[in-house]
Amino acid sequence: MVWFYIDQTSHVPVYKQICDRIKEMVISGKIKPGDFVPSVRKLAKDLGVNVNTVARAYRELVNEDVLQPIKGEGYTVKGIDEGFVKEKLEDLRKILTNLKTIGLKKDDALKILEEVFGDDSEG
Amino acid sequence: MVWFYIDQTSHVPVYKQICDRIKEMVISGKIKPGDFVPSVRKLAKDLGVNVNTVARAYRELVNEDVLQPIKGEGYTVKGIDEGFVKEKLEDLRKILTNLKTIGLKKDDALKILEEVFGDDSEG
Amino acid sequence: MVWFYIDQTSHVPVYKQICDRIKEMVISGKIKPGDFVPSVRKLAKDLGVNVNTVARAYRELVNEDVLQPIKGEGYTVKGIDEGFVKEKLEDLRKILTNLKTIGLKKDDALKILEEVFGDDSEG
Amino acid sequence: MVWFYIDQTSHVPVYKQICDRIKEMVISGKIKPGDFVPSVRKLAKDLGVNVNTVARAYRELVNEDVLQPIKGEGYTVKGIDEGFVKEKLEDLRKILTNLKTIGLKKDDALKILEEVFGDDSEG
DNA sequence: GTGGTCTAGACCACG
DNA sequence: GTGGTCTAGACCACT
Repeated sequence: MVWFYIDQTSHVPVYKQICDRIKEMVISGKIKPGDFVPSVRKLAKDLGVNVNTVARAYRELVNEDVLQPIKGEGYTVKGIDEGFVKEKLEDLRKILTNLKTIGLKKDDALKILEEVFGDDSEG
Repeated sequence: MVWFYIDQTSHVPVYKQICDRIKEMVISGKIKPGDFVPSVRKLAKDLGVNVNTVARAYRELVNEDVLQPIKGEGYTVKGIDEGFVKEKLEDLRKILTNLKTIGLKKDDALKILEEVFGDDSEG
Repeated sequence: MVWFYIDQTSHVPVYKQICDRIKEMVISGKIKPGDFVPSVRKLAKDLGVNVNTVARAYRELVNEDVLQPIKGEGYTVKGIDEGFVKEKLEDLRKILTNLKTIGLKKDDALKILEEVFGDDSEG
Repeated sequence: MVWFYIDQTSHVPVYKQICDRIKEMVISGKIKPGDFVPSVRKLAKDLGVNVNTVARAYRELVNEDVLQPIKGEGYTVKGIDEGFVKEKLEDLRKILTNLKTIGLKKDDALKILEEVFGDDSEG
């Protein structure tokens, strides 16, 4: 099973992309506290990146209390990073502001929003 | 006059930030074809970055036909990068999709959109 | 192994000479798609130029789809620059026209051509 | 009357292009010893380059004994630079060798030579 | 003054 | 080890 993909051309470091994807899966509930994340070697192989890169991502996630290392077994999910969603919302605000300054109309943004979220009246 | 600011903490390279800001100003009409952009040395001083960094940014903009170098005089605006807005719209779509997967509701996104664009009924 | 030499007295910038030599090797088949070119640091050392100069040359070759960067591994050959040979033929035409205007006779040019190409009847 | 054109995009400095064109005209006999070359200001205007650039070219030509400055009148042709044709022939040899290494066939080179020189059997 | 190139040396991300 | 970016400072060509 491949969990997600990495954009090798992005300016965002690969280890950070991995951190973000893992955090997203925790927040969205795809993986829950106590669950094991894939082993460093397996994820590295699945993503086609170096083992050290995954190891570094996991290390950072341990530092942020998202993962918990279990000696000899692997890493389990510990909790979620509370600041993550806020960061992402800030990113959204930034890019919208940016698009406004380059002349994007509100309707154009709304159109894309509808495309992504569909007509969920529950939204 | 300071044209814009650089985020030194960003993962986006400084030279690329400069490219993006210049393109934005061209697209938004703040600078028009034929106008001179600030000299490499002046912009470097204003932004607090190295001359070479600005030079590299301008060089890339020349490659993309956004700027036109005039020896001994400076750089003038040549045209706009047609792909730029499309790229930005793709970025918006990506982050919205991303936010959706981590559980953001449509209304939350709409709220931010309203905050940024206000109630422009013309939008 | 030294791949080629740089003419430090030439008006052609060093980075451009490097681009040209690499393109020549690709077109002549000395290096083939998939092959690794020497690392930035190694080539810089071999040629006696600065690392940044080689890096710039390789960057331009990436822009022209001649090289492909692989992070942490090096650069591989991607393809050839179709316009390169045409440019070179134009250069030939220019210098011949030039020599004609300063009074060079056809036979003189033919003589040099023979010296370079020998009597390859296959030519 | 415009004497010749300057390639602003070339890596060859403008002042050197001017020197070369003047030398060509002397060698080809278009201007003869004793003739006046255009004034610095006029040539600068005709070529669309800076006065200083033409002044520098003329200065170099005086150094090489091609031009003779006449106080208050201008510059006259003094003689020709004997090494010039040899240089140009070397350039031809270089580019031919280069084209051979990248796989150009003798016939391709011959074809261009014919195009430039025509069928001058006198050549 | 302008841009264009180059050097020496540094730090980061990645394998 | 690899490439990617950046700095500080230099020299050249040109207006």
